[in-house]
Amino acid sequence: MEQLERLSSIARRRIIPANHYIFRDGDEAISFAAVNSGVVKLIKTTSEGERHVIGLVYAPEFLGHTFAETHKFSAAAATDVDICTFPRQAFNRLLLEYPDMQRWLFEFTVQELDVTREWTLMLGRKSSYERVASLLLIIARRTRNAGAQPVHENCAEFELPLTRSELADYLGLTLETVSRKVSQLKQQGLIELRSTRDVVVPNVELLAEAASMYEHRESAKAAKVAAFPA
Amino acid sequence: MEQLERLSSIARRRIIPANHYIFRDGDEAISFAAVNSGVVKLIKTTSEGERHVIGLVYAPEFLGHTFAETHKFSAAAATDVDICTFPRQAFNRLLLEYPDMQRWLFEFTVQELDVTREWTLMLGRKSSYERVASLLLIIARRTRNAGAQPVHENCAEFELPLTRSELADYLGLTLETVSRKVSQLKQQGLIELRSTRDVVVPNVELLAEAASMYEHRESAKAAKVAAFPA
DNA sequence: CGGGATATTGATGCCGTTCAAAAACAGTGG
DNA sequence: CCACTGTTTTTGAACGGCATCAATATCCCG
Repeated sequence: MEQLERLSSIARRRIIPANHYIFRDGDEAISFAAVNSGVVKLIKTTSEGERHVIGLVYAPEFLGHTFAETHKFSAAAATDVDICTFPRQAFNRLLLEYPDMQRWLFEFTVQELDVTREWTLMLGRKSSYERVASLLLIIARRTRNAGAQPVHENCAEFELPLTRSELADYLGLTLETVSRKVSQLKQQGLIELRSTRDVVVPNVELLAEAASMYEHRESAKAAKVAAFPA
Repeated sequence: MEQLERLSSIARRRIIPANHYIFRDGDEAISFAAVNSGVVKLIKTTSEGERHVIGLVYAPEFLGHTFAETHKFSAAAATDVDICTFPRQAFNRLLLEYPDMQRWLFEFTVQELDVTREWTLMLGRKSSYERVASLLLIIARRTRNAGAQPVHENCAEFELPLTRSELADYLGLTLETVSRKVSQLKQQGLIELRSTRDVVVPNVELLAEAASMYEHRESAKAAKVAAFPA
């Protein structure tokens, strides 16, 4: 349809090799990009100059800081990446012309907000073991969405797009702890390692349990939030 | 102007006493609400039935899960609250009519996403002491925005809208730890307590330092994110 | 003034960090 | 193909911060 034609007319396709930046914190914003294949890591540079992984974007997902003049974080290719970028100005003009598109993008952003809130919640509360399991689970699922594997299968195999150090950073742990917990998951049979980066999950259900189970600090710990019926 | 008239024509003003719910997780969405005065706490109910504080909304900020059919979290009045709610259907119709409004709301949501990401980053990395300091600092600043105090003053006073237990929950700590850290901040002169809920910050700058300082795990610990120039 | 919720403070233990060293891996050049 | 070097990962031992359990103190409101 018309919108898609207009969209593709301003799109610029780029192939970006692994470990190269797509854009950097503070760059003039490119507005928006669609990831066709590969995995992108989002990196935030704090005021002290440290770099921290704050997110992953899998194909066929989207990427970008709509409306902002400059990017608030960096994006780098975790694997070789194939993306379409849309120049900010032209893209914003399109959005004004097609409210449907803007609305769609809006809903997408709201969803992203939900996911981020969920992640925050989990970082604040789960043990290191559960966190590592959770991240592996999420990556497993998103890899499946990206194609390749049948979704209904109860097993999965994927390549980790991050180093142990980056995993640790993403999870708010140290790389040693991540390594230990991965080993622990392996020895409990919840995962297998073909190589350090190549993970096999024989039973996704079991991993999902490990991701949130463990009494640790359950219902007993939930803050009693005083509030009456509305 | 026209838009504002239309807006206020569908608005419903409500006064909600402290500790009453405004809406609950799963309720049919009210779409959007503007907080005129008071503080609202956002509460997420996890699958296991625990309630966790995930955010605060100060006047004159906004609140809502635009476009969603049902709310993904609950909102409760932390203090007496005066809000205007906008019924979802009517509000969404207005958004379609006035793209400017939708865009404005969009930008607002994007900003919220940024704030949430920032918060996540901080929860993953800061010590309990820094976290408590950070939260007090944020509350101090937002209270000032809410009116009352002059912004340029380097001191602040405010009432905590949350119990220690809720503070702890928000920060991913226990209420005992929060209590200890508050005491510690007090004995270091960074804050004073008129009562347990009434906080005075004699020097906001100093508190800000406490909120992010402390060698703990600084630059040395930042994951080395391998990435070449774009 | 009394009683229930909220907050402070103390003692102990565990999980994750820290420091350190060895092992696995990847790339390079002979 | 293999020795050589730098990087990533694993594993070990000791320390420390935060959680946990428990007791006391303070606040709030009828």
